[in-house]
Amino acid sequence: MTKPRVRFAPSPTGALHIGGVRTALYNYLFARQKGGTFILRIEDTDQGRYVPGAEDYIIESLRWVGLLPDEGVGFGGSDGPYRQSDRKEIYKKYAHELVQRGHAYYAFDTPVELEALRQATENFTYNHLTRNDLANSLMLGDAESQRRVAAGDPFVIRLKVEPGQSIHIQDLIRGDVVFESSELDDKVLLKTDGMPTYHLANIVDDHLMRITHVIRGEEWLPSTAHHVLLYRGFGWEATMPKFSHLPLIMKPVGNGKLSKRDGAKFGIPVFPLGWKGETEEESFGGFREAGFLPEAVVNFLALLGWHPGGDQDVFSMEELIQLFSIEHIGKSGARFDYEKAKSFNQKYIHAKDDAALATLVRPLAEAKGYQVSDEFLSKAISLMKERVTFLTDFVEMGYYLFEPVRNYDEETLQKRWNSDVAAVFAELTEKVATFDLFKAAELEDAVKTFIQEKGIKPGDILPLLRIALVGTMKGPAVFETAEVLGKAETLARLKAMIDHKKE
RNA sequence: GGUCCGUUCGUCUAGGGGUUAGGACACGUCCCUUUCACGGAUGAAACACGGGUUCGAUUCCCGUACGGACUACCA
Repeated sequence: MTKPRVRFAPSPTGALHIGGVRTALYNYLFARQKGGTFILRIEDTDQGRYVPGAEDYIIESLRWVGLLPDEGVGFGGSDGPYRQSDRKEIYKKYAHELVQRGHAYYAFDTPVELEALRQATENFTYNHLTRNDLANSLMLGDAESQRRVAAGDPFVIRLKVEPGQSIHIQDLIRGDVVFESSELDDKVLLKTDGMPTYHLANIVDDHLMRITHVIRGEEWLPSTAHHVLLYRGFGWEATMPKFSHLPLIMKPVGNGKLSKRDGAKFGIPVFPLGWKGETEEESFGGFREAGFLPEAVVNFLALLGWHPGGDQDVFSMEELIQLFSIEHIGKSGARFDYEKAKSFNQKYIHAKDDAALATLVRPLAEAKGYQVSDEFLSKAISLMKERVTFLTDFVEMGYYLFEPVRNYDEETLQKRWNSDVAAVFAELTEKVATFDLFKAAELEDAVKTFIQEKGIKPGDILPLLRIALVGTMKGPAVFETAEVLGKAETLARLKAMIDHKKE
């Protein structure tokens, strides 16, 4: 078997949906495993929906999750251009060629006329039943059609679907899928503006770029019959790619597939990266901004609709490449489970070493104005690591490692603080001031000895120590926190606590 | 409405003609810890339904129900 060539072909109509990232991932895994080629093609044939910046967004997203194309927009390659708007003339040529071959025709019906027909006729379809009554070259004849085309009349080119044939698609995921050509409409291939529709551009490009496998979302399954007809019409059936239609990613709750709006609706990221729209409403954060590690996102996405079998569920990119197989892709829609995504993130953060995490957390800390040494950051990370879910938690949940306690857990204070305790606390603070070796273990020994000498229970004083240091009853071990904070800061916080209670 | 696709714990899924139907997330309980988490243990939790085929079906076939996608000069 020759090396496979696959493509990821998003449309730059805005931020790349997380489902798109999964499609890219599966294509990438397949290509990598087989030593094939992964191509990025930009399908920007709809001028009306083109969004500036979307293309860069797509590329940056792929970079972030580590799915670098071998060829494509921004990555070079010898089968370019890889942006469909730069290939307009190619499609035009092939569209006309298909007319010559008798598999397509000119149609002069205006969108307004067609809309009127749809209003007037229930389930109106432009097909073998209706095309003979409409303004196209099949009815008008070649001479008149040529005259109108030459005269500059607006026209589209439509696929001429011959009725009466069964079109079989051997989908690698779904098996044999059959469509009756009589049920198919005469799809527009070339629009009035001279741009191709998806159907034409896709087939022409996949053929010209020698694509061997088309791995795309299930929403394309219904139009695949048209695509097969196009391959046949052009005489390219022998090299037609194999199709695999992926199950869709569904909303976290409710019905239907995950949509861009669900992000705002459920307060969860549905895009890899943040997006700056024209307005606040059109702007949103992505998985990256939420504090996800790209490898966690990849792992989560890989398992949304695919599993190699067995009980393993944490996979590195290398393992995914090794284990991936189209046969193991599921057939039914996979619900987007954000809790699961979070749990993967947590696992990956735990598994990552402190130094690597520090590199990622440093920008977050600096954005908050925290100036810290590598050594300190590393210690802070090691302290917090096991209780964070997101990278951002290090500087948000664990803010107290970088700045003074903002507020105290007054409820607990109310219960535990009294004049007796206050005296002990003050004494303890003085004792702490005498420690030179500020290490967690020694500190703990000393404090516990002190507690014993005083004849009080650890529970009387430890919680207060904790609140003094971090403000809350949640968080890392007290003595380790003290060590990371250092002697000066620890003392300052103990005194601040005393001052706080004096008020 | 039409066409096509699908259906194993709440969710992601493993499995496959004879299994105590497995794992993960989430949830409950317990242990660890005088915090929170992590970790460990444990519990509850599924083969949509109805017919076939078969000695036997969750697994194969057919229907039904339900879900989904598509049905644009959008991709």
